[in-house]
Amino acid sequence: MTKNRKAPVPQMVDIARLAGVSKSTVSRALADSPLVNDKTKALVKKLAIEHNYRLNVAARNFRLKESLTISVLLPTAVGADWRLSDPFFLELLGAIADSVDAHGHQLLLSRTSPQDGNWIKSFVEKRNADGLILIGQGSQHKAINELAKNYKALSVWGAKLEDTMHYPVVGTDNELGGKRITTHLLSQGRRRIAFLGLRDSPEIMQRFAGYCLAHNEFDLPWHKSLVVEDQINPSPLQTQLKKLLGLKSGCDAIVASSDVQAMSAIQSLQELGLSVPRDIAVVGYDDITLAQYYNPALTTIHQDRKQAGNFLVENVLSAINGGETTTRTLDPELIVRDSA
Amino acid sequence: MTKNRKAPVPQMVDIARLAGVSKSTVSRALADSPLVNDKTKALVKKLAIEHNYRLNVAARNFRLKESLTISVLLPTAVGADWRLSDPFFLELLGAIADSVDAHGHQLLLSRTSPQDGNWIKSFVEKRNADGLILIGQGSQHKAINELAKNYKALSVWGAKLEDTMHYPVVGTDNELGGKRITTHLLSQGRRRIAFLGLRDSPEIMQRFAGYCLAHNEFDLPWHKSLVVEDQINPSPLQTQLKKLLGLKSGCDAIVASSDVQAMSAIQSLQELGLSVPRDIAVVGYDDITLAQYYNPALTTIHQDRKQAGNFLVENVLSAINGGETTTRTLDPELIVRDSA
DNA sequence: ATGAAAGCGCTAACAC
DNA sequence: GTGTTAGCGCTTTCAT
Repeated sequence: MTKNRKAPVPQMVDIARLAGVSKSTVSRALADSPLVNDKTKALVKKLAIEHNYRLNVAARNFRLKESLTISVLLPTAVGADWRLSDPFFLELLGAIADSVDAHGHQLLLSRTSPQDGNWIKSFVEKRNADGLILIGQGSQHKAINELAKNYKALSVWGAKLEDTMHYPVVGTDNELGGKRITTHLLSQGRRRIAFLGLRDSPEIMQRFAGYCLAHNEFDLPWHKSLVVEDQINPSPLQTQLKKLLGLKSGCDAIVASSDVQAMSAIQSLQELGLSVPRDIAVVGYDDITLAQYYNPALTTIHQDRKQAGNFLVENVLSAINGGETTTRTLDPELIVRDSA
Repeated sequence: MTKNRKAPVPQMVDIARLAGVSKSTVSRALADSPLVNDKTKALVKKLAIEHNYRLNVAARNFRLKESLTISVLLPTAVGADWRLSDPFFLELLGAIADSVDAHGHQLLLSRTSPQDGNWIKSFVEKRNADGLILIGQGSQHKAINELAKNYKALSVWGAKLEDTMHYPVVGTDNELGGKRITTHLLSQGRRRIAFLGLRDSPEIMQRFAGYCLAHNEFDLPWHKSLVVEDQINPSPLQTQLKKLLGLKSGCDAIVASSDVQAMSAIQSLQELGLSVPRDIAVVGYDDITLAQYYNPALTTIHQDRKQAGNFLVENVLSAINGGETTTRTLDPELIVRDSA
């Protein structure tokens, strides 16, 4: 590209000269300050457009010490390199992106290992965003909570914990979700219900609590042998499932901790020659878009991402402005389809 | 951290004072400039860490007129509000994020309507990123090409076009992909193969060309009545499929333009009482992670997102530095599973 | 090898 | 209402 000896990109001072006013007036006019005479304002704006003037955002941000940018930290899938953690997180990301955009901000995307509490902190300290949204607490509640004491512009998708929380959380009522879906299975006569995915995430723990609660309400015991700690990785899953099915009293239903896990389980079961839901019912969690297209269509718990995205963004933005912040618990809607 | 009534966050000048040197030396030391004495460098670094100094990135970016940030524009799904277009794009986004990160840059995420050529331009002019990655050309090749004449830091996922291209593209060989998958169906004896999704995207057009090519090689005609322009929206799909099946010679296979579309089609077919692949074979495109978990597991074309992500990022970064840029055509690997 | 000084382009007191 | 002026925190000549 050839270099012009003139200003390739006009600055405020250029517009000021053209309009016969000062830089400040241009700045004010462009920011729609009520201080400026309407006539001058109109003139300045016209000139700015005519000369294709663009505000130097970097300069503005530097001067104002704000970036109009929100960081979103997405957990990496266990083990693998992204591998698309899970469509649910990405659908949630989409909702967040829309909301951030609607509020006139930008979205900086980063990934992080779910373990890495320190990384979050060092990330914050770079302060190249005005606020931070964490998608999932993972096992990092303590670290996050500690950070939150000094850093307020924080908003987290995840579970509300008993512990004193220094940060606001948005999430569905996991206990209720776990209970609803288990109740659904129990009331269909399922009695040997396996619970998949007791990882160290608080969300799953709460769903498990709901699973127990449902059993209690039916005056039925739950069985430790039916509780399986699992990774998304399919080969161990297949093994685990075989173990479940090999139990003396067998297993007639499975509560998975995500739709992806449910799909993976269903496929394994079918490979083992079992029919879902006839031989064994399987329920998911999340209600990702693909859940309805699955075969059999997945019975699952819907997590409202649009609402979640809005709440998450409202929380950071409010915190950035020194305002209040609200922990929100969304309704875990049971979606009954064909898999259970 | 020492309690200071002064600046809560230390600046270069503070470190300079502590080290008994000047701002410039601190700046140089922290940037590992060979100009500074190793001893001073070590001292400065030590002090910086001790006092928890963080470079003010905004100031640096402003001064250097660079942001170390890459923008990624993701197309919004047709009609709906994101609805997470398609897991494939998000898996690709993940790969890009990893690569951007590996190169020490940040990733600014935005969405855009596939139609909106002007928006891309105005986005660029805000210049709050050093470069731009477009995920998909949509119908905007002309607009992009025009933009690319003046704006070099551009990298696009999509299709290589016959037209003179002013921007580098990374994508799989769509024609070959379309041909491979059609050939696979033909060599299995399928003769009435429908093609779904003739939207205005060049990628799909090229796959369609491959579809025709395959028929030619088998000395078979393809039928206009079997070419269906479709949206992802399920209800029209169902209608379209009925129409296909109602054709006097019927239809025994479907080439979908994405895995999501394939899944949606399979479900509709099953609702209509048809068995896949027995009655009708269905192939997808993309090989999203969920494709293998689907029932039946999807036969599809694999698009290597990791490679794609790397190439895309290498291209922008190179362009930013005034270097060369390479259009890359990836191999569309046929993955044979159970759906065809 | 180090320091002094000049801005990068903008906004916001503070004058008038 | 509008202009003047003083920086924001950093990098980088240019001098020493």
